[in-house]
Amino acid sequence: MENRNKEIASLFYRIADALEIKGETGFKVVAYQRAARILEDLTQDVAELVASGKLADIPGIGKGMAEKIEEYLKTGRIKRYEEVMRDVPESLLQLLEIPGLGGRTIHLMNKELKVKNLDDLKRVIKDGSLEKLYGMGKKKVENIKKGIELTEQAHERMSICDALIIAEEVMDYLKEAPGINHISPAGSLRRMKETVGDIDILATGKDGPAIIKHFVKHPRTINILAEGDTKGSILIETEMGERQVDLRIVEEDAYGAALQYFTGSKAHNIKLRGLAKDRGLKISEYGVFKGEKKIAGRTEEEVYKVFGLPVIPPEMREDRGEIELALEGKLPEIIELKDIRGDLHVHSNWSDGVLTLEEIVEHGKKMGYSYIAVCDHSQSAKYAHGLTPERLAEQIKEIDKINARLKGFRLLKGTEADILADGSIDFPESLLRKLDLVVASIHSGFKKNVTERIISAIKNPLVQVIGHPTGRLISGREGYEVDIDKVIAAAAQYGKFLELNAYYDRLDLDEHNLKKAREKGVPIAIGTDTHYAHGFAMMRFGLGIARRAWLTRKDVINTLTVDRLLKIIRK
DNA sequence: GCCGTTTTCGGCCCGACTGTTTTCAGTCG
Repeated sequence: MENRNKEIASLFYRIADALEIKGETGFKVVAYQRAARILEDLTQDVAELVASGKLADIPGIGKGMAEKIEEYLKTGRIKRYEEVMRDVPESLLQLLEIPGLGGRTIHLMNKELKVKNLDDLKRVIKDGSLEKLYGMGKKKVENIKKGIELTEQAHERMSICDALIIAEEVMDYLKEAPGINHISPAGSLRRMKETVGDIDILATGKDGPAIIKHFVKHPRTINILAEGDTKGSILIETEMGERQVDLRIVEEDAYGAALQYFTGSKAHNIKLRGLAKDRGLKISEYGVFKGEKKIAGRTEEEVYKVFGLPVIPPEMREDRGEIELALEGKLPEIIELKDIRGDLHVHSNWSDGVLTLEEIVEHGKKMGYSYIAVCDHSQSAKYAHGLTPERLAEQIKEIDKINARLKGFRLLKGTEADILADGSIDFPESLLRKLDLVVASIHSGFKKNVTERIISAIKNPLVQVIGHPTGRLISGREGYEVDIDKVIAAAAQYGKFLELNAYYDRLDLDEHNLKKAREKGVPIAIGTDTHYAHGFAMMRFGLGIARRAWLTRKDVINTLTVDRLLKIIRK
């Protein structure tokens, strides 16, 4: 059902693009984009909102949008969409993806030169006719040419994991820059989005040009894209491919305003600036101004305080209602890394991990945890050296022995057991009963009755957690054919937990589904699914996504003490 | 197209940069 929300959203995005090319006022374009984003963020089926008459209550959805949504639900089409698409062929919309090329220019060259697609565009560049158009010139055409090249070798968005590794390495390097003071990541990286386009870093220091000079000399720079007094941009070589890193230097007394501004999101900033306008103020990356007078800017705290707001966590800054709630003093206190007392999904060298049980204990202590659930694969997962029932029984004994020696830390006896083709669990019940935590996951048959199989696992009284419930991989696997809304509803009904798998390529449930789960009161178990020593640190990606979904301590079971946790599980 | 205890019409976020201009338009983040 969620699909219909997405279908309408994508139609609205396309109407926005088409209107941009038709030369409509920017405000209409923005209105469609805003409505599209609202539909994407909606956790309810839009049809329910129509049925309850609440659709037009949503800020940003007015009469016009509501009518179009209802029209689509009724007829499967939107007349306005078909209307605009008659004038703007699909191939023209794609030209908007070329950086440096916007709606006005596309409109102009479509009208004057009959450009309808990328090939046409290349032709009019070559034959010089584009250059002769009013307002165009040699340099503009050159810029568009570069834009086309950039699109053709387009860099994919990188994982949050890659982005953080690169950002930290570059920030470490920047600490040696002359006179540098504050350094922070900004942009979608700071907001902990699951993927990141460019890496944005913000810093303060007396001598901007010298810092930029140092920056562009990064040992792995392969191309300097910009080198100004306050802004530098480089392409660096990494194990993960070429990546772009942008650095901006600002004055100390504008650091907070700049950090706020460059962290975004754009929608969040627009809302905040609307607030400023209402109060006769002006907010920019340089500060908050009352007339000519600067009244805030040194810290983010200062900036938000002007509006009577607490500092809104970067992960919440998406204009999903956070500003309105903060204004009422009702901003939820979202979960923090220090709230996490344990990792609920770790593999050892008994199956396909590399760490011994003792090593897992050591790493857990280093992370400051008081427990870790060892969840090795089950017998059907042959590719992963899944444990036979005998081996699992042995592992249980081993863990008991280790725990007997430990104080203040505990290994939980767990499994990540396969959900088999018939929905049953891959170990005999007598064995499952001896475990502290049973995580049940789909590892085969991604298209075979997945929803039914997961729900029968949920109904199984010996199962507590469903592992990576959608099976998606960010780097390129769609996930199972599963009706996740039904899974969430079943988990709510049977009092089971759903996993937030913190492995950077999974992050499953994702922020959208986590939000749904939260609204239905389904508790979340965060596990890194790590097989290696360095993987324990991925907990912070899980936390980032959890925070983006506004989860609080109460929503996440690994904030509990081990006694509370086991008590709840046994219930 | 959306929105309103200063408005149902006339606003709608801000500034940098670039290139084309002779006072500004387009694009971007």
